[in-house]
Amino acid sequence: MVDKQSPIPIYAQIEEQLKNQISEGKFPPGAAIPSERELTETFGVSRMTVRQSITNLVNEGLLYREKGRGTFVAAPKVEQPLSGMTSFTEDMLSRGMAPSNQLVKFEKRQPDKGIAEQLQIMESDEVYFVERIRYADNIPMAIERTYLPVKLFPELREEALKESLYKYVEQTAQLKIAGAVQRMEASLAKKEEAELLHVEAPFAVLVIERVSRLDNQVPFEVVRSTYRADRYKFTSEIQR
Amino acid sequence: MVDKQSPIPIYAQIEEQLKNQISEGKFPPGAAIPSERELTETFGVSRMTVRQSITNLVNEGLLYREKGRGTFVAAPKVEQPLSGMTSFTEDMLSRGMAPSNQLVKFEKRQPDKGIAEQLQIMESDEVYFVERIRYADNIPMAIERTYLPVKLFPELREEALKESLYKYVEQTAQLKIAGAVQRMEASLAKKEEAELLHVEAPFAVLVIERVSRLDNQVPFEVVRSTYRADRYKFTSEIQR
DNA sequence: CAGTGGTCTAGACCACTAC
DNA sequence: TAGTGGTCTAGACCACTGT
Repeated sequence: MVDKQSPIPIYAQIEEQLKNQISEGKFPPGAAIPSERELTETFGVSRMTVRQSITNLVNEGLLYREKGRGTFVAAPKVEQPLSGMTSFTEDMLSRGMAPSNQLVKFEKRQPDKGIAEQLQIMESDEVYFVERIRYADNIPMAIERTYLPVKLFPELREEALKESLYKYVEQTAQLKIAGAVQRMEASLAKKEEAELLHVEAPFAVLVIERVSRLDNQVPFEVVRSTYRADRYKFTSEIQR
Repeated sequence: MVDKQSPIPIYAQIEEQLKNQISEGKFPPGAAIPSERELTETFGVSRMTVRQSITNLVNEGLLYREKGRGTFVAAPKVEQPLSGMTSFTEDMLSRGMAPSNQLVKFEKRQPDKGIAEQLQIMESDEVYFVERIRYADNIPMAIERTYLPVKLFPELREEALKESLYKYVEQTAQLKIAGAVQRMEASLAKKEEAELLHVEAPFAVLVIERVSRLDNQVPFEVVRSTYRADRYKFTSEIQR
């Protein structure tokens, strides 16, 4: 059942098999899966290993535990939004649309007080300022202004902005993105924003400000985006 | 250092002490905490127990691990939004404002197709429909329409709606809230919405639709809220 | 009562990092 | 080479659930 020589950890193999059995309908929603001690015997591993698999699946929302009763299969989720924090590029691709960019500005500058504070840097430290119009299927979707500390990305080139910035951070700069704090509000488009987005006033826009952190909790970007309300709904999964 | 007789699990006691030492500055951001084997000796417990504590703190974003190097203190977060999924009542309280309600409608009715689908019930199953104007410090903040399956809350009374609904679900109905899928968009207030919110058109509003689930992933509410854009920003923490 | 998940022990080997 | 986190074992006692 499990390959103890495999480079894939045993707990990951067990997760995989449980997932398969659930999606095959062997354990329908609401049904109990075998107890941890039973799984211990089936897979020939120790209980802590089985528990690690189950804990991961519980965290994913696929299973839930009840003390003294057992572990059960959760109901399937109605919809599956992109689980967490995504870049515009990733977001549009997952919606089946073709993302593209128009770079309006790319420069180094001194941050103002607010940006410096959010990035936890000095006002004398430089930041990249990137202004882009974001398109989906060639229709303007959002205006996006990004601030990045130059110190963190000394090698950043204009070409990297044509692809996903997060791809650059993770693959080229080899940094781990942990999460972000996001503020969202509705607003009316300003005159120049309405022009850039090809809409006529009064027009509602969704304004999102995101401060993103690496795994050591150091902020690496501030993004301020202004989305056309008619073309963009923001969907997210939240935990209690 | 730890009380093995205490009803509080040892791993929770260790978490507590590590948190304290970090906030006291004993381990500044970026510094390594003692290795797992050292902590094993300091606390006189086994390594798996220490690991459980550290894993929890890593999930909270307080620490991060690097293979072969050690475990380090993360930078403090700039701001601390309410971590996840909150009710209007909880949300306003955390912002230091006084929430209140005006109940416009409370009735049982047949759900339309969309609501029935989102709640995963039959169209013939009844739902409660609750319409409320939400106030913060006595200023209208949002219009909120909630749909709840009668089956799940056969005992629901009007009084429960004066307090937090989530409090009712968790404390009175004894159910566990796991999470929700949330869709947010900007829009212009409709005429009657503008009146209810005491604003004049054209006025931007933030529309939030939330489908909330219990720990067994069964949906228990659909909430559609319309917030005054000038008085409400939605803040959330997201994970990559 | 027997069975369940929650917690805990005292070891072990591995891959990786730093010196 | 020594130290680190990642994985794993084979047990154990507990509180809680259902009969």
